[in-house]
Amino acid sequence: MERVISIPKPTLERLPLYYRRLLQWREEKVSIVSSADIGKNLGIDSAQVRRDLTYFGAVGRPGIGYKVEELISYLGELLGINNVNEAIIVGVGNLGRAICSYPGFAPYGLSIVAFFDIDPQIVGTKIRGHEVFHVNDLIHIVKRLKIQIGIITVPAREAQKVADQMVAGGIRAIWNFAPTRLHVPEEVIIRSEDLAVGLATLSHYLVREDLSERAEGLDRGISGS
Amino acid sequence: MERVISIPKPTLERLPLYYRRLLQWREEKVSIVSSADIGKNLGIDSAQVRRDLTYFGAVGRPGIGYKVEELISYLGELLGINNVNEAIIVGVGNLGRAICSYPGFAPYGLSIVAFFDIDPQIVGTKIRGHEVFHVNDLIHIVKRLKIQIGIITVPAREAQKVADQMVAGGIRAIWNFAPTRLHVPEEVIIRSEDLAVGLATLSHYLVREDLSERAEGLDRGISGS
DNA sequence: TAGTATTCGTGATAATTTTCACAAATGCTA
DNA sequence: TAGCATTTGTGAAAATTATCACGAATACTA
Ligand SMILES: NC(=O)c1ccc[n+]([C@@H]2O[C@H](COP(=O)([O-])OP(=O)(O)OC[C@H]3O[C@@H](n4cnc5c(N)ncnc54)[C@H](O)[C@@H]3O)[C@@H](O)[C@H]2O)c1
Ligand SMILES: NC(=O)c1ccc[n+]([C@@H]2O[C@H](COP(=O)([O-])OP(=O)(O)OC[C@H]3O[C@@H](n4cnc5c(N)ncnc54)[C@H](O)[C@@H]3O)[C@@H](O)[C@H]2O)c1
Repeated sequence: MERVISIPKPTLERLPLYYRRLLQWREEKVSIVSSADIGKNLGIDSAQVRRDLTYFGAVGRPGIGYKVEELISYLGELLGINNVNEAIIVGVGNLGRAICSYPGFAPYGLSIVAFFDIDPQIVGTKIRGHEVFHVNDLIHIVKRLKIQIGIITVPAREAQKVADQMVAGGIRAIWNFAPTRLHVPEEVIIRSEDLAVGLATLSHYLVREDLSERAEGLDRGISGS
Repeated sequence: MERVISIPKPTLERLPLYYRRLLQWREEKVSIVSSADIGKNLGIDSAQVRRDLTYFGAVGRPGIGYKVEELISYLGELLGINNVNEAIIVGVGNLGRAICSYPGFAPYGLSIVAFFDIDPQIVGTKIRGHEVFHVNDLIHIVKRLKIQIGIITVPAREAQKVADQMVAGGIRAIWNFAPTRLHVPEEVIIRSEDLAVGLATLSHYLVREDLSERAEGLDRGISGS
């Protein structure tokens, strides 16, 4: 249980932020950045940045910094986003449609290749040129296409049922937006996004007039300045 | 800088989860729960739950547990969601509309009372019976209504501009969905939701066939089982 | 070439968060 | 009332994460 050096969870949450900023720098033809540059840009301590980057192959040069291109490549590899990750989405409602139409996930390797719903009004319509299938066909299609990632954007009470179907189809990772805890076999990975958490913490900090103490976290956190 | 006992950040992220589950229990007429009940339901260690609950007034009774009603009340107070928090949203595109139409934030006190966009095709249309205003009117309206919370769902390159306007209007807390770092005065609270982080961590765990080691975090985390 | 200014990598330390484990409180039963 | 089963609250220990601080590596300049 202590065999391989794994990446600390907080680090793992920062890496995608580095990745995004690095893509920008590449656009801007910046080829070298220092840990201080990265840190200043993202509000993260530079020592933290260096530490984070040592958890995988990244090597910088003293006095110089890190090669943008190299970091992008390493990060892409580590995050599994150099190659395209095909996914399906279940629940083409308000949130589901927003996610489907969002181009911002493409740089992270996401490609949604099939869409499912249960509403007869929605099944059969087209999203980005693709037909929306009935959720009853989910298992079959997922198996045939060997999809590994499933996105759940159905109401909470339906989420477990959908997760079960995904698992039955062989899906290995679930990105869940329904505010409920899902039970899946141990080998299936779940990431739940719970936006209400963000809202509640925001409102908490607001209610404490007590401004003297506010957290500083950046990525997920609350911050002034 | 160490004056008041403040709530640890990880705890603060768990409290909304407790809150949601407690609302459910109340629905189901459950009046008492133990830390073990809460923990089992949310995949959190029961000692952790107890510890979390001690950070604010919550008091349980040995041998019995905690009163659901009481916890809800305490949590609602602490999270600032007992009273309604009025907010505005800027950017009524795909994500903005999804958020506006979502009823799931109401239990967390959110009430979106004004909608803004810049697109002439969108300005003047109605959302839930309310007219969408032009973003130029933002400062004025925010001041008049004394709004404290602003939600940003515009493209990243526009986000800073919008944030500046919010600040100028007197907004004290910003819930930001644009994938960019915002710079605001120190007294303004920012919470950024970055969905790409979730996607990237999911894909990272997927790429490590190395299943032997996966994290266990629940709320924001990755978990099997 | 020597001197200067950067910036990395990292051991050591500090701070934070989680988990353990147990005394004390409570209710139930006989 | 005594004994038993629960469950809380919390010190103390463990684990994790962040920060400090400095030697070594590198480029640049004169
Ligand atoms: N909209 C938001 O801003 C928001 C924010 C946070 C969380 N969420 C969560 O995301 C999920 C979706 O939210 P939404 O606003 O898009 O809801 P929605 O009602 O607009 O969409 C849900 C869609 O799922 C479909 N559906 C229902 N049961 C299904 C099933 N068994 N199989 C397949 N499809 C099914 C419905 O037909 C509908 O199209 C919910 O769990 C919600 O709590 C939404
Ligand atoms: N859609 C998603 O699933 C998703 C996921 C994660 C993050 N985001 C982020 O959320 C934001 C919105 O995404 P979206 O998909 O809704 O985009 P969108 O293009 O559908 O909507 C953006 C809206 O903002 C409006 N707008 C642009 N500039 C404005 C300004 N200066 N003032 C007021 N309104 C303005 C546009 O007219 C449009 O209606 C983006 O920053 C995006 O990166 C979206």
